[in-house]
Amino acid sequence: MSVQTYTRQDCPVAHTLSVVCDQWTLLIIRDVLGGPKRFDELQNGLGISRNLLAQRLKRMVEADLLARRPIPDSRRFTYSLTPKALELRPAILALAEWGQKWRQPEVGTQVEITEKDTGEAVGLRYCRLSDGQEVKSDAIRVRRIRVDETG
Amino acid sequence: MSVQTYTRQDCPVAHTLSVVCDQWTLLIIRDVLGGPKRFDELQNGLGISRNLLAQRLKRMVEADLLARRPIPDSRRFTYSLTPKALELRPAILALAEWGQKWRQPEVGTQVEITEKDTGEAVGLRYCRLSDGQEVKSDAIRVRRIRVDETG
DNA sequence: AAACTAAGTTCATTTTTCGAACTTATTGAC
DNA sequence: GTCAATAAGTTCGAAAAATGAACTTAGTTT
Repeated sequence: MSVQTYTRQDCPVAHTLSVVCDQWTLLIIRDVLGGPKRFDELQNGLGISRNLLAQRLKRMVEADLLARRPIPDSRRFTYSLTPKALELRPAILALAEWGQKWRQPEVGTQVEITEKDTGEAVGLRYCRLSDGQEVKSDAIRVRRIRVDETG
Repeated sequence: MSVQTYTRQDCPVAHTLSVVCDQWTLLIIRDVLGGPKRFDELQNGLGISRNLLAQRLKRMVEADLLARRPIPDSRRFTYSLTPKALELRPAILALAEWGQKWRQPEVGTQVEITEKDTGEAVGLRYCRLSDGQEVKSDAIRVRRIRVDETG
């Protein structure tokens, strides 16, 4: 099944997966979250083959996930995240939290989220939107609803 | 690059992606979040080819993401989520939130998270772990740290 | 002038995925 | 009791995607 088929599924998760269509895309975003990167930096960091990386980067620029900017007075380029891609950070951190918890053994590089001002530990949790207070995961209900445009 | 190579990356995100190694895996979990499912239910709902579904289910059972249980007095089976897979729900909801926001046009099936008791709207946000209060995304800092086992 | 770098591209090989048909055992309909 | 349908896969050939290595092109450094 192709990217097109996912899109047809009418599910926001499937839609996201049709854009972020493979692992490389998420790993590229993860790397670029740390600041703009050049082609070879990404290639070395990820170990992806060059032709695939080129294809992915092109796709991601077209999908408005990455911005490709020339470095002045050179024929180099940097890739940086668009606001659209930046908003995938919660999803990536959710994957990181899970990986951290279920990796055996629990050593290696860990991702730590803190509050800038106080340095206090922060995590991704369910929050009541009205007052920003955490709601435990067993106290939430998830529903799928159909929204139609009525002109 | 294969699953093995991801694992070598020493990054919790890469680790998660090495377990949840393709889109089908996440879509299967999404479907089973709605309750236990049988083989054909999954196949019809997803549109995945049967051989791939069989392979994925086997892999997911081995990875302790799914439990395969026989339905008494029949040769049918249900697949249900293990606690390990259930904890991917935040990641899936983060993907859903993103898909909802960036899908054009913004119609179709939407995912709505509410508080069971009050019905109030809930979302995935950054929370201070000490008091469960929301922290805005531009007030957080993400760091990668190396954790070593010292015996 | 020779070697190096950066950002890709090309190409042959291997791996996956796809879709359709087939299997095997059980249940339901006539 | 036989015939068709269902459920849960398996098998197989064709198509698509990923891999790794070598090649390109233009500018830069030694």
